[in-house]
Amino acid sequence: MQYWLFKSEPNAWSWDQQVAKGEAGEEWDGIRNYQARNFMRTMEIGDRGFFYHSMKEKACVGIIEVCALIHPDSTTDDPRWECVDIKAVAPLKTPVTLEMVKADARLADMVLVKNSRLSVQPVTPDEWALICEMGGL
DNA sequence: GCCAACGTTGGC
DNA sequence: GCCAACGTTGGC
Repeated sequence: MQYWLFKSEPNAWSWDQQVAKGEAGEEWDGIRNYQARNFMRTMEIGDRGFFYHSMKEKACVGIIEVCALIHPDSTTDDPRWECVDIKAVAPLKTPVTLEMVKADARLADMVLVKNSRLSVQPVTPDEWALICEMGGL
């Protein structure tokens, strides 16, 4: 069981849209980055991740679960690009902002801080527990 | 809206 | 195989 962070610009795909998909979940499509794709290849059913809103909001807003293994990205014919499906599990009671993450020395090594451009990234169990706590879960 | 950081592309 | 040019992302 691994933990992840999925980043999305709310204008393109928001937490509310993800929640609206319910149990069926939705493809995490549109990833055009090898590093991000390679992480998705290692994901397993039941892995959990934070749903992060980039740009204006810059905060983790909810928790998702991987509900389909890596498969071709239906939004392109290019066989290089694949994706998993994720479904919303629960919102964070309090969104955990990038500011809060940066303010906590224990989270200074998060990929979110070190490589802000990576749209799918791993989260350590310690980071996971801390952010859940900060988020009121 | 700007710009730094990063990844990808393509010419050599 | 290197590296310059370019495009994109995302924080500020």
